[in-house]
This record gives sequence, structure tokens and C-alpha cells, in this order.
Amino acid sequence: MELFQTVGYEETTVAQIADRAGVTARTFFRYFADKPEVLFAGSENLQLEMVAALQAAPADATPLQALRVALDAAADLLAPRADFARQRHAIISANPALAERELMKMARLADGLAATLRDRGVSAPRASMTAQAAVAAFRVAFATWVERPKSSLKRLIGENLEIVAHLGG
Amino acid sequence: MELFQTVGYEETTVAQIADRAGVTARTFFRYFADKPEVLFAGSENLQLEMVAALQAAPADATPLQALRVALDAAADLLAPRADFARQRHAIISANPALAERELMKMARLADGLAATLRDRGVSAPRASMTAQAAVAAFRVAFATWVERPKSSLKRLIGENLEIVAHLGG
DNA sequence: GTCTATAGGGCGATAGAC
DNA sequence: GTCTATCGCCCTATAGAC
Repeated sequence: MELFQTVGYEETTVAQIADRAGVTARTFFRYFADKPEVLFAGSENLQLEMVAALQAAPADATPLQALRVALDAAADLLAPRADFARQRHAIISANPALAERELMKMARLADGLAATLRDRGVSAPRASMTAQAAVAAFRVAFATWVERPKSSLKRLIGENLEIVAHLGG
Repeated sequence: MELFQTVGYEETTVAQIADRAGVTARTFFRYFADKPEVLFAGSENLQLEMVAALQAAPADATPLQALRVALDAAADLLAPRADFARQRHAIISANPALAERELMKMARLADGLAATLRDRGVSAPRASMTAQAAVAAFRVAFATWVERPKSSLKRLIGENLEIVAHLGG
């Protein structure tokens, strides 16, 4: 993070990162499949927590209500580390390669949530569409949240989910 | 396409592609920013057509109804070239780097559609959420369509948009 | 068009844990 | 003895600078 912020992501070489960690570049690539991946180390855990929250949602909740529980769980994990989240977001949104990787992670997250919805008895097409809409709501809320230091991530998520619930008119 | 299908995308070098086209690798990079971009040459035109269709949609249409016009326009462009679309999709979905680029293009498409919706008087958050949901509906419909040779892309799009219209329950 | 730095993979050697 | 982590050195292709 220090290197990326001072000299920039593209200008930082893997060799520099490895030096900072006291290993060789070759070892870096054993832990991370490629250079972008070093910024997404925590995303796997976030997805696991969200899926767990979705599984624990009330059985009589609608798909969208259940997904709200998962999104709120994510907000609870991110809110205490707001500074880190903002720094990371600034680096990612400034670099196309990182932005692409982030979209991929979000797509995988939507896939995971959709699979869990299907386990809850939701039909495949509906599970997929609802999960993707919810992840989109989360992304938009997150983007707004990082821009406004005083805003509430949960509140923004709720507002976007409300819009999703009434897309039909 | 021939090279990608026979030897695989990753195994094909830019030099090979350039040779096939009778130019040098340096010239390839003058036309395409990077190697993945060669598979997305037509996507810019598709987005322009979709935005134009959205602008031409009836003024009294709801955001989702207007987006349906744009998605149908895309289906009209893709349907006549079904074979090519299927081949291209097979290559992209088999390679992570290409799948990431595709997600980025879809995100840009959603941004473009959202901007056009705002021009039509839709509020920013609603425009963004509706556009992303519609693009998700398109993606899911497209993925189903390439798997089923006899299916109708427009019909699948309609079914997914119907789901989107009733996400609230 | 030429030149060059960096990403990223392959493979064998080595050092330590148990 | 095996297993695992790291290193060191080789290589090629991408992609940017000039």
C-alpha cells in the first residue's frame, strides 16, 4: 500500500514489493497468482462471511430481504476499516487492470450468493438476477460511501436496495 | 479466431496474429491497446447502437421499458451472427483475462446506458441501478442463448427483464 | 522500427521442520 | 528419511519509450 500510494501501482515492480517483504519476486508469485491479486487478498474472506450471513437469514425472507442481511454483514466488516477501504479503492479505481479484477471478484461474489439462494429454494434465473442486482446495489453504495466520509454504508445500501425492489415501476 | 481456436488464446502470441495480418507486432499494438482488446473490436459499435435505440425509445416508457428497446436492438445485431458470437463467447469464457475484460466492457455499457437514462430525466441512482440490472439480464440471456442453438435471444431477454421488474416480490 | 524493462512461468538446488 | 518453502537462474511475450 505504501509503495502503491507513493510511486503508483504501475510504477511499482513486483521486485520492489518482494524486497519490502524480505523475499524474492519468485516467492511473491507463489503466494499471489499475479501482481493485481496482492490487492484482493481479503476478498475471499468477505465473500465467505456474506454467504454465511445469507445462509443464516430467516427462511421466510424474500430473496432480496435475505440478500440485505448479507450486504449488511459486509458493511459491518468494512465500516471499522474505512480508511483502509478508501485508500484501497483509490488505488483500484485509478488503474484499469485493477478495476477489471475488482469486477471479476464482484461477479464471483454474485455467483456465490446466487448459488446460496438456490440452496434456499429460489429458482436459478431469479437467484442469478437478484444476486447481481444486489451486488450492483452494494457497489454503487460503496462508491458513494468512499466519497462521503460522514455517510453510512448501511443506509446507502438500504436506499439502493429500495430502488432495486421497485424497478418494475 | 482461427489461431485462438486451434492453439488457444494464451498460446497464441501477438507476433503470430500480426504475421497472419501481414504486419509487425508493433503495428498490432497501434490498432489494439493490448492483446485482449483484439476480441472486443466490435463492442464499441454495439454500445453506440444500444444508446441510440435507448434515445429513440418512447418518451413515456418507464426506464426498464426503454432499456428493453436497447437490449432488443443488441439482439437484432447479434442474432444474424450467431455462429461468430458463439465462437467468440467460448474463447472468452475459457480465459480469465478475457472474462475480466468482458466484464469491464459490460460495466462501461451500463455506464453509457445510465447516462442516457439521466438525459431522459431519470434520477442518477435509479438510472444506474436500472441500467446495471438490465445489462445483467442481457448477460444472463446471452449466456443461455449461446448454450441453446434453437433459443430466441429476444425471448430470453424478455424473460429476464420480467424477473427484474418483480425483484421486490 | 528498434530497443528495453517487466511480468510471469519452468526447473533444479537448498535449507529447515518433523 | 520426507515434506515444504524459498531461492536462483533461465526463458519468452507483452507492451511501453523513443
